[in-house]
Amino acid sequence: MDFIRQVISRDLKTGKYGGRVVTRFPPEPNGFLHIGHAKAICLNFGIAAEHPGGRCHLRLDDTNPDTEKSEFVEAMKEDIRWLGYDWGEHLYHASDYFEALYRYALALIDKGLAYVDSSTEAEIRERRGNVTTPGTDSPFRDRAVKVNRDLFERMRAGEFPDGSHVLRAKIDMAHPNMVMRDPLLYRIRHSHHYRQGDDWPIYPMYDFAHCLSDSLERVTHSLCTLEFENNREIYDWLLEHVDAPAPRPEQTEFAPLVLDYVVTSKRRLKELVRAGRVRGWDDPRMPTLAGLRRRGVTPEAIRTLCDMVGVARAQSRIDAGKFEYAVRDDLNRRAPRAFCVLDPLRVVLTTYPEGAEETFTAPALPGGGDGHPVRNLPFGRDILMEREDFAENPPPGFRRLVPGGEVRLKYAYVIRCDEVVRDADGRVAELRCSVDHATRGGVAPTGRRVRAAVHWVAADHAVSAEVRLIDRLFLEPEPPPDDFMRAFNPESERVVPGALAEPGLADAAPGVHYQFERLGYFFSDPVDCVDGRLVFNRTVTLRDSWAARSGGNPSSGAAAGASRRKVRPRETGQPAPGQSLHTDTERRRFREAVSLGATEAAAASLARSQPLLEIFGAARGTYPEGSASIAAWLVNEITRLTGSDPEARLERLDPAALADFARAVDGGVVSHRQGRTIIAELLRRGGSFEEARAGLDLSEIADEATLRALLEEILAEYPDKAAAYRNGQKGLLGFFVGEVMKRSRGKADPRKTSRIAAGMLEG
RNA sequence: UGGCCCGUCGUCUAAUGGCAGGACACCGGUCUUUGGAACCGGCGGUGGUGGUUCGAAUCCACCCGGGCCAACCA
Repeated sequence: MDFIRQVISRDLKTGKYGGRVVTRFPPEPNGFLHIGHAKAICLNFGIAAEHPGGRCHLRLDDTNPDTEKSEFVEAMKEDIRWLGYDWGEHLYHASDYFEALYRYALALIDKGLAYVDSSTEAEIRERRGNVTTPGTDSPFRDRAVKVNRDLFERMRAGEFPDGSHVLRAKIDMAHPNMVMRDPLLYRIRHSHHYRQGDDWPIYPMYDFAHCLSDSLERVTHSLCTLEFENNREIYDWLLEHVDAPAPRPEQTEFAPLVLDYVVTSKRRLKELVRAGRVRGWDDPRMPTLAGLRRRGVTPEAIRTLCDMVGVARAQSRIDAGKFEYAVRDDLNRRAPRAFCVLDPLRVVLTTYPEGAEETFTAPALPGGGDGHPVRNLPFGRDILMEREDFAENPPPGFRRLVPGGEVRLKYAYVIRCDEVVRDADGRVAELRCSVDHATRGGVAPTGRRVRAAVHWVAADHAVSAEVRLIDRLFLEPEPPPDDFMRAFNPESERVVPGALAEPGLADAAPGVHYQFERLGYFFSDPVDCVDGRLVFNRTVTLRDSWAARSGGNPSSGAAAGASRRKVRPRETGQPAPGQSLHTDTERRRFREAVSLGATEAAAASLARSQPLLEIFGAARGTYPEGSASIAAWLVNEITRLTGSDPEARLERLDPAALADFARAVDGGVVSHRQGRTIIAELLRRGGSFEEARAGLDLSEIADEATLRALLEEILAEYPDKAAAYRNGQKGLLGFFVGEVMKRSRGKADPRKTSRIAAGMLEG
């Protein structure tokens, strides 16, 4: 289960949202949905579907009137439905909330938490500072509430021109998170909105509109990609300060889907369309859902890919092979097979009677026996085969037709190449072959071994088709961001105008999948395959270990890969603990801590933290011999607890209690394991060591016979593991100790258990 | 140079202090009327150094590497 689903099941268990699971997919309708969006769609709609009563809203995030269009909205709906998801009645638009949003803004102004800034755009930018230097306050920052309210109402009334004022949150111009430096909430824009018309001269910004839209829709889990991490702080700030109803939605970020050899930024996709490198948003080469659909990629394949990719926070790139696998895996099951010759070479069967004809049948899908659909393959004296399947000077390992050699015309006959006929230019024009009549139906008599079977069509019955060989759009796995066009693959589409296919394809409907045997999966183009014209897009090639070996096919997964290598950090000398301290103060504290008895490793950590250092000093005052131990507990366990347990507070820890605690642990009065329980309690509730110790269940199983019995039981249950341990897999000791810990609910003495277990296993 | 986030086989991802596992890719084999598919097997990993612990991928510290943030875009 991925980390987001874990968060959701935890919330379900604690009842945080009363058992509700509401997600949302919030695209901005200013372009087409692409493969990267598919991950977010599968995640959000997938999660909703997994929970009874779960919902996923489709919300068009239409707060920028200058770029958004209803055509995009319609395309998005179509793409989401095509992917297999349904928002039911939960179709929303951020623009429907404009009135509510406006009221929230007014409320913020009234609380003195928002102001109208009348600076110019350049001034605002200037005063924002940059990542290393703090910003400066706007001269308009301290306008009276009354003035702000008046100005903002007049902004809404349309009294001011574009750019003359903005509404900003009043937070902190020196905030280390740039997003929090008085973010803009509203701007003036006298633009026509595709849904709201000319009702609004002001438009909310993303940060303002997004969290409030989530809240208004009572969304529980607001999932977005990693680049919005910095925005989570303003998301929470706004919901808190407008007193949004609790429980409030919570934003969680995950890594976006990034595919090798693909670009997905809207800017770049738009540029490809604009520059005419592709024929449109739905060009089969495009990574848009519309493009993938037209190319023949199925929704199932995309969903499989998303499953394979998973959901995590680590930045990742998906290699093209994984995408191709998902596509082939689905198409292999469903695509009927057909013969289609891309580059025909004429073959005259000299021993086949002139004018004779017969028809062979072949399975439409592999593995079919009786009762499975078949196709008819007419056969005659003139045959066309793939030029590539013949080689006069075969490279080593070539298994197909060579002069004097044999090949099987799949489902028909084995033929032998007797003569190579050339044209005036010396190019192979025709092969003259003899037919082995004993191999009728393609079945070789026992003992005959014909290595290769090739596809073919009968010259008199072939139908002509246009085949578009789609390849990857870019030549580099990661097109350079500054100049991505440089990596454009000029051969991303190769058109074969005169391919010849088996006659069964003559009336192929648009939008149907085929496997052209030995070539790949193809899809009759849903747009161009009309009026008796046959047009096929190559969805993906077949895996081809021969092409991979001979380096022939750039788009096969086998030939790809091996390009990107992670840069391993250079080995450098490691600084000694005290060496990494940067200020004189820290160095002084380090020396002090060391002189007081802390180890160097612990002292380096103490030196960086004033509060830790203080407690260390105070605690060791009453127990000087325990300095090293006190320092170690502070640096390791206590730092861990204060960082992970929100109830654990360093201030609650009484130095005297810490000293008593350390003395008890060092003296063996309490074990290390018990110590961890006690120290957690001291951080949570404070008090003395004895109080904490008395109030906790610290019972321990240290009785040898009990532990031994427990181990007997486990050893009997896992004889294979015990044997593996004796065979040298010493890491298994941890497994046995772990089992004892589990079964004793953490009460067993691990040190003793470990010793006994080792003894029993060796014995 | 500030803040935040992230480092596990070539790639993606599990292991929530207790057996480093799966998928894709790759290599080999079986089978085969697709150099396909299926099946079987193999290769291969915790960025580094210290520390805490009976036990560390997991906790602590530092180092190294990567990403995001300075639109009146989202």
